[in-house]
Amino acid sequence: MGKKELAALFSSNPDRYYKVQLFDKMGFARRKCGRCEKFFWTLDGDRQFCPDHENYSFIGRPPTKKKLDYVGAWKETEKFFHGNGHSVIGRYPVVCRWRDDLYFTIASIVDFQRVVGNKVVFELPANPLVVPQMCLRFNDIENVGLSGRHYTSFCMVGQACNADAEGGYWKDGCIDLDYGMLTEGLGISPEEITFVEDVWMGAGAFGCSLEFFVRGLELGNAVFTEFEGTEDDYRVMPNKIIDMGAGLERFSWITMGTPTSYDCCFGPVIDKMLQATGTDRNQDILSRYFGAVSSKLEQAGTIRELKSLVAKEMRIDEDKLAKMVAPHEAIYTVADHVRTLAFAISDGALPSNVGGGYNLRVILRRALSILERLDWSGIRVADIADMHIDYLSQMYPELADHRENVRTILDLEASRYVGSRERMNLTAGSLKARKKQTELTVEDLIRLYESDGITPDYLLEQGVIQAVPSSFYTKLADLHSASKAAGGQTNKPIHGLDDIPPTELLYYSDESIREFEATVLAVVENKFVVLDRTAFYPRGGGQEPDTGEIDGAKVAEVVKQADIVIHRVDDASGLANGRKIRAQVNGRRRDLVTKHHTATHVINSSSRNTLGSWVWQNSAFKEESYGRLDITHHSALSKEEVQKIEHRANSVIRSNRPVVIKTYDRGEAEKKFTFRIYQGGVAPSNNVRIVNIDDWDVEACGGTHVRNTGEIGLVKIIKSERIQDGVVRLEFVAGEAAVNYVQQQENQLASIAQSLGSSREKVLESFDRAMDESEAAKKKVKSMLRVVAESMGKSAGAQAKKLASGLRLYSTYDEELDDDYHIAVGEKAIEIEPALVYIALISKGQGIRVIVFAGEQARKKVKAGAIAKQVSGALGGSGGGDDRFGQGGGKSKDRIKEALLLAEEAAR
RNA sequence: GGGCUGGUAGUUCAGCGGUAGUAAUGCUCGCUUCGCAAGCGAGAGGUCGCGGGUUCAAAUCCCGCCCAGUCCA
Repeated sequence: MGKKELAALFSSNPDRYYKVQLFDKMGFARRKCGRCEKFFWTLDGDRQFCPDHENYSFIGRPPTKKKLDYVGAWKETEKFFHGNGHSVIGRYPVVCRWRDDLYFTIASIVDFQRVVGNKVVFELPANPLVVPQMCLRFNDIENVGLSGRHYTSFCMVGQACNADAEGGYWKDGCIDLDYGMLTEGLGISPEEITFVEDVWMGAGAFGCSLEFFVRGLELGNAVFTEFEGTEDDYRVMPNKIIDMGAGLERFSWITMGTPTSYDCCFGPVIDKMLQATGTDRNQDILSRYFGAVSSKLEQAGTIRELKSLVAKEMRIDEDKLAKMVAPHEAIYTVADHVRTLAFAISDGALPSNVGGGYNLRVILRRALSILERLDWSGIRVADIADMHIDYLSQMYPELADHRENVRTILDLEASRYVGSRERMNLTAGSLKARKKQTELTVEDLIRLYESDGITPDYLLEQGVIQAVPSSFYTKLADLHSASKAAGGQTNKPIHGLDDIPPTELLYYSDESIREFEATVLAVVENKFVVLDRTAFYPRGGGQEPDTGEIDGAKVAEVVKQADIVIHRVDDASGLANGRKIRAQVNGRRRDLVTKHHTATHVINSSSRNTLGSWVWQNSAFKEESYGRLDITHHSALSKEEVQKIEHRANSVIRSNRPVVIKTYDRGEAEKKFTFRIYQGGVAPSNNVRIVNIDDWDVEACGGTHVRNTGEIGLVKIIKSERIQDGVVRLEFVAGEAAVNYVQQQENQLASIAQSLGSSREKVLESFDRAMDESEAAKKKVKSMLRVVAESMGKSAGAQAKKLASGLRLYSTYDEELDDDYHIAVGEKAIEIEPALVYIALISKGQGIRVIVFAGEQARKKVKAGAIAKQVSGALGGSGGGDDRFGQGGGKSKDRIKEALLLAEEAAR
């Protein structure tokens, strides 16, 4: 059963699914839309169609007396819901840290969804509640700024409650409130409101919903999440969820009736940008144009088609109209994109070419190219972000805290854009310069687009090509539909452990346990051992597992499968089922791994404090000999930055702060410590183990940790590298491993010093001198060779054997001098004596190298390349070259004599 | 995350199995010129991104990695 069938099913029983008390009380009548056959509820007796087929009649004549700007609309909403018993919750980050399957928060309900196993569960921090949730969506980018209502980020007013818990309400209560919000809150009269029947399907849950419209504009959608399971096999949820989402942008717009919703939702930003760019606001034409565009988008398909349609309707020349609206569209688009970036960067995201960061780079570059195209390059995106933050901090005060970070990242990315732009121009310029020689093929154009981001439109604009080939876009599309990603792999589970109770985890109850007694519960394949309790830490959270012994059997690997810890031993034949055993954990290893783990947390916060709030843990790994921490950061680290991070980390270690581990209810932990606890990823359970380094770092973590930071002793960052765009890897050593590392470095330095015949203090000086000397020696050899080649060439000519053919042959085997020498001498020799054939066999490494030169006269009879090939063949190799110069070689050193004889033979 | 392109003199690049390039530009020196712009001549400048492999021989071919760029999700 699909969405359509489900809708039909729900609508076939409206009393059960859709009719709420309000409809009866107020006399809303149910009608079937004359066009799309959807059902809707209205007080308007004349209404024939559902609002989907209606123009935006509020533009220019809003249905309210109140005029609410964006922040004003939220204040009104907040007041209404707070007055009606709702807790007002602060927005969640737009970067969705609490779900692995989403980069960004795409709807208000996402705030309260947690994935446990493969099921989505709802967790509300209050009941009922309302939240002004900023949401990011990148699926309609091309309409943003043009349609009047599309955004890459928007505020979804989320009204949510658990219907079956204390304080909860169900459909009647929800629609009463939403009706109240529209009428009392915004001041819309009841007969303006239409409710449309719909269904909503999400991850493993679904229900019916009522969308509400005013003058053609959808203001919100109240979803009644009632069933869980699939459409074909479902049951009523024990905790039904109300999920009403309404666009704050639309609340404001309906009261303002501006040509576009952008005009009323960006505070003073639009006006300031109009002013800064010197753009006129032709209120009348713009109102008519955008009014038509925003309400007709769905009927016309694309914006382009729509534009010509509207132009015709307005009886304005299409080009003239386009020219008039272009700067406004540009301002709207840029304002939108920069607002999205301000939120995303504030919440710790970075533009990059991987993951969600790519979307951010795309919109930033889009904004920059728009500014450039309209010759507004003087306007800095960082300044626009500032304006947004000034306005929005009335509603989202946390934005102001990140103002500097936002500016830093935007400026950095803008300068990167300028760089790549320059390259583009350069490439286009050089193409233009040589275009006469060859026409660019479609393949060339695709390569330029794919690898350099140079669009054919840009090349057209630059006059490099005369037209964009029609096959360009189809070929491009083919190319992309062809590539498809492969699936990931999972560890194969160990079977035969079905009825075993969860293992008691001694490494959590007391991390100091290194020896313990336990009972064997199962042995599988003579190597996998399960105990009733264990102090062995299993592989997880980037922490390597413990090793040790169970009754003498060596433990090589420890893993966790669901609630059971499985020890892999080399030979489990002594460990019968039910047997009591004694086990020892390798304490030295555990201590070092533990120190590296706590050090990871220390360095993570140290990096964030040093570099900026965008720093998050991307991944981490810790073992006995070292630890590795990947952080999100925009650039490679300088030596100074690394040292600063190291200094701070060590000062935290020296101050010996307590590390407190406590388990919290997940919601409580999120509330108390914010989402920064999810550095290592999302916690998969309802209880989270919080590792709290006093006044420094708080993370949800399942690993083992020291009790006080002082136990780490010392941390030394040994390497920092940029492993991909937006991710920097730090490798470090801690505790004893750090001491070992320092000693190793010292030994190395000492032996370098010794080799140089210097002391450790003067090793650099000595090294520089040695390098200079070797450089000078190389130069000397080169210049001497030039001098020597002349005389050696002459003497080679003089020594050469006279052959019957009139040619002269010089052949030699040389173990001392190298090929450079013989090339130089040979070249000279044939210059001096044109009848000469110069053959040198040179010992080189494992084999022999063959150099053959033939003088101008000699060339008439013999070919150097052929001789080289022949001689090399005798040496078990091969060779080649031209008539003048040939080279080759072989590996049979024992056949030098034969080769020399053959050489003489060949030269005859 | 996937694809593509590139990495050779200070810079921009050519070379794409056989001695690193009469390359452009910049640099140094000299000459021409009242001076400038410019011209002429000479010279210096290179671990061909790193590591493996194939080969007698790798900047060049193959594999892996790194860096930069770029497009797509």
